Amino acid sequence: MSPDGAGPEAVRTHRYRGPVPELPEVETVRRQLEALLPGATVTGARAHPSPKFAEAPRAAGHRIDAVDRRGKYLLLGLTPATGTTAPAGTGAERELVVHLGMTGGLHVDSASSSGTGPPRAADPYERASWDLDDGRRLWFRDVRRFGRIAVVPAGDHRGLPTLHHLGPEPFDPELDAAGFHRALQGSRRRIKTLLLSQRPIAGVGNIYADEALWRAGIHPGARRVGLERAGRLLGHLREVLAESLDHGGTTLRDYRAPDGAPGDNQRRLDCYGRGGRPCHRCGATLAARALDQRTTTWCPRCQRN
DNA sequence: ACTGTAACCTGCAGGC
DNA sequence: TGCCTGCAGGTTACAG
Repeated sequence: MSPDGAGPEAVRTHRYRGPVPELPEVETVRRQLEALLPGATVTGARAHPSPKFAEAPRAAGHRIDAVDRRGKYLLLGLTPATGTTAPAGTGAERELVVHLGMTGGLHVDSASSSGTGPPRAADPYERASWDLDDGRRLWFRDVRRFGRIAVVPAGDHRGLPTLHHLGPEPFDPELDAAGFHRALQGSRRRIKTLLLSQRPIAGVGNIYADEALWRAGIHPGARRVGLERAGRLLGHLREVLAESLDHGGTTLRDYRAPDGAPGDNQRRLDCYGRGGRPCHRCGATLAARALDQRTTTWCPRCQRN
């Protein structure tokens, strides 16, 4: 660990550990699942006993009608599948909420893969699975168990505080500099910490927070940001998220090819993980330090407090 | 109501 | 070689 974060001896090499799902990755998953799941009915389910996953079986007996996303949360719309007599819109709809956490992933096994070939060894990191009426299986794998599964009445997110108080989607056309500035002004916390809270804007994680603050020239520890700088930050947040989304298709492994190439996970980053290395803009040595217990990288020259 | 802190969890890297 | 320690991350519970 570096004593002062300055000087060449403070170099910390960034070790890539695999895709941490942030908004672009979650949106990519959503698009893939949207092509696979709607219309399928959940006939059975099981889950790891941890309360983080134990609600998964409550999706059984429901048809998946939609695959939506809010921030980093996947929202699968469910309708009771018991008989066709129930009129639509009776209010019994549920929602399967999935947060991928750090290491979570959703997978769809094709019907054919379950019938032929040798039986697959049980995956020790499987946390929940749902049988579909067409023979396929949807399952959730999460090594570190930072993910979360909930089945709630549609739209009732009281049990998930962050989702309940989630800020606007980054690309919501109604979100503008003035509104973003107002949201930032409502808190005295550090701007970086505030972004990670998901309240001013949804879907921003550690990587994109550092990148956008670097581009905007805003110190991550700032507790006040003016209107103009807030507008610039919003623009840069949209930029980094959109750029990542453009590469999202190559970020994820193909579900159906478990042995497939991991794909190109390289992401061009100017700031995150580059502590001790020269700033791409001014050449100063980037600082890396824990800010509110979250690793934060910034340029002490470009990003003044 | 708000703010800050610890906990959750496990593979991996680095030090000795 | 192998054990031990610390780190990474988003969210939540809890204390002040």
